[in-house]
Amino acid sequence: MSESKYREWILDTIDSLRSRKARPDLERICRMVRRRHGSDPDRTCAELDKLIQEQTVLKVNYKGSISYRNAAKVQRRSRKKDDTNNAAAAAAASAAASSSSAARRNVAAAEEEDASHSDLSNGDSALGPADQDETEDLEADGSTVMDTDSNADEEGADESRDGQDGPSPRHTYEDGPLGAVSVHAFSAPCSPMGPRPAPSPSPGPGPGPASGGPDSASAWKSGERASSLPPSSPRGPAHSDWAGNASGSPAEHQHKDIKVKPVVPAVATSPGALKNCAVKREETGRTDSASSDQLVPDYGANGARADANRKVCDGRAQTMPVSADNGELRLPFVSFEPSICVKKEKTGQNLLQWSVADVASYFSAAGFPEQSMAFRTQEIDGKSLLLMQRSDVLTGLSIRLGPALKIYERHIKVLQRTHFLEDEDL
DNA sequence: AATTGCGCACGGT
DNA sequence: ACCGTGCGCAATT
Repeated sequence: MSESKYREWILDTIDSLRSRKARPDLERICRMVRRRHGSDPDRTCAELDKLIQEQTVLKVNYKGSISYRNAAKVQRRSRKKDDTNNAAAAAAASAAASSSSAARRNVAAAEEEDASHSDLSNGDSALGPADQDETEDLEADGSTVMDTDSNADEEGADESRDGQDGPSPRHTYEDGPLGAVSVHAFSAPCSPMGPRPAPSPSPGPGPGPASGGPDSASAWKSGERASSLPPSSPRGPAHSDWAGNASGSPAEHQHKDIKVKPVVPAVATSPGALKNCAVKREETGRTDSASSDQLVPDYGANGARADANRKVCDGRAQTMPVSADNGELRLPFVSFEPSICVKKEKTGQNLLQWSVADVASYFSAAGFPEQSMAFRTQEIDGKSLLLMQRSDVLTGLSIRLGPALKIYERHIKVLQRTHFLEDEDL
């Protein structure tokens, strides 16, 4: 409970700062939350961290400093006509579908309390986050990507993603655009809450902000355990790819840099058991296309599990995030990850152990941050997930039909099937 | 002193 | 041209 309260406070604060035209950075957020609600900055920080992991809040590096965005208000930046069409089409489709099929109410219900914002409606408001790229190495793992589009909801993006199913998963990042970048830039920027009166988060905060340097980015968050975590995953080389990329062009570092790194948390699998399969990320090219903010990686509290997510699974796993492939639309977050796999191997067993937060994080990481809130609201944990039927997903969560169908067909069904198959084996 | 309001420059679409 | 962002500074509390 308190969590939702914090979510509201934080989101509200971010919105408030934005409307005031002040950068929603850690310091201001913590200060405002404390002022308005008396919350301890450290706690706010920790909660913010969680929100970032579940992608309710996006952490981006904009103009050289860290900013936070209300994910629900951000959407893909590119929406030009092209996009519009897609969106419209998607919307229409969903509408049609809903009406025809049984779930018409979904549409209406689509937004929840917060959702109201705008997602679709104002549509353009945000461009915030977008792509990824990165710099930091260590923690890179978390990213899977896509969130953006997903959260966008329209899923126009999805469409493109669908393509992936087929034969052309590879995305090219045509991004190329800018050159993007500067990368390391941010390491500096993030200053934890230093300024604020929060002297000691608690025990030994050792993490110090910039301790290592490498992960300084993550360091921002002080206190809590998380920050100190090493990047858990060992994929050193991997990100070096992008890093290389980025670093390669130091060109202009004036200040605007661009790139975003999706922070997707590791949520994909549940806490304990999964291990990563082979981690392979292909070369990543990051896509930085456009906008200027970049997501900054970080995982806080749960960071530990970060590694789990991307793995290429042996079998088929399902992929989802892909990005826009061939060029059609470039979404903000294009992922380089070809796919996320739902981990299959141990999923089954773990599923029973997933908490409500695990479920929400999973869907958030799978590209449905907004919808993940519905799972949280309905308190769906792993066991409940196994019991969910198609109709429950389509009509019981009050989420739009389009995402609901994808969530059910590509994730829930797969998870359930995997779980039960394994059960049989046993 | 801390907040809030907002003009304006920037950079992406 | 339009839009989101956020710096920098004035006004307000």
